[in-house]
Amino acid sequence: MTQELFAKYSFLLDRTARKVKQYAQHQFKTGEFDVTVDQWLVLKNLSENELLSQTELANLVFKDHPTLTRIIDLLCKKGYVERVPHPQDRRSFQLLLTESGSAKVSALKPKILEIREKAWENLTTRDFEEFKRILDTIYQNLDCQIGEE
Amino acid sequence: MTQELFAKYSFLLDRTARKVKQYAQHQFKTGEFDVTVDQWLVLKNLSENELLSQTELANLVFKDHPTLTRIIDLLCKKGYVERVPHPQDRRSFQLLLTESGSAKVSALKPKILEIREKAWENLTTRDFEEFKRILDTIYQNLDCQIGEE
DNA sequence: TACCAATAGTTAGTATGACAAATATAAAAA
DNA sequence: TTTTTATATTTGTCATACTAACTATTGGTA
Repeated sequence: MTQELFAKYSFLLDRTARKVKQYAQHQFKTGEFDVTVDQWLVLKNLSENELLSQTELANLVFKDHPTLTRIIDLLCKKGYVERVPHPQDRRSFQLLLTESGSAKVSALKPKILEIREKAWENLTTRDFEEFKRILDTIYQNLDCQIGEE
Repeated sequence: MTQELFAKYSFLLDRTARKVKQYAQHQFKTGEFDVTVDQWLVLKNLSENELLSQTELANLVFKDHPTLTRIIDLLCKKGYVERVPHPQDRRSFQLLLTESGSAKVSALKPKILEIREKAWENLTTRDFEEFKRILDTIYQNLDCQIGEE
């Protein structure tokens, strides 16, 4: 039975995901990027889609609402993002990159692509396709299962 | 240039790793396992290697020392693990599973293998080999890079 | 012996992640 | 119109991750 073997995927996955984040975070720090890896993900998505609500953004980046609230708090404090009251719905905000935020995204984008490339040394486009297929399959297998007992 | 494409691996990886942990944690909670996913990883490794020091265990599970200190604190509080003073080195401890800890490992092991299988539906042994190869390559590419600027 | 660098572990601070519960507002139903 | 239900966001709590700094101890060396 290969049950035991398969069971290791969770360990390998977790270990590698942490390493990837750790490596990037270290480069971010060395380069004085002034944002964390997760804050960058949020900034990048805001630069590609303006006037999102927090809920819309949360769905894009796959983070839950409390986490996103806190990340946005920090980005606002740093002056990269603003919460603009939604004109029709007083419960929600429209998120806006400030000038400083836009400048930050432009400045960091190429550097971050370069950092991200490092992990992919010795791997091919085909590897990427396989990797993506497997990750997506795992995600699908586990998604929406919570709630049915 | 496929740079932008490759850059997505970090997002996919992080997203999937979180989903895997979240799914398992939910099952742990439903089954009243009384441990978290990370606590389980530590317990399992202790059951396979007794009398480890915290440093040795940290290397096995790829967690840093402060994180491990806290996980072990919690496992001690729950009565599953004991810190025994090292006979030759008063700085360090030997970690020991209690009877209750051993019983917990035996009880949970089969249930957790079952939970872990869910993610692997629609995927093959060959997929697993590919997956492992790619994850390990990424890990190697980024390991030991921290420190050289 | 006295100093000093290395090692084992802990503590503190900040960020993220998950979950539950609370608040405010909006929309639907009675 | 009042009540109910749903939605958007925030707050609180606990666990994990990473960094830096700290304590205690060990081992080497002058």
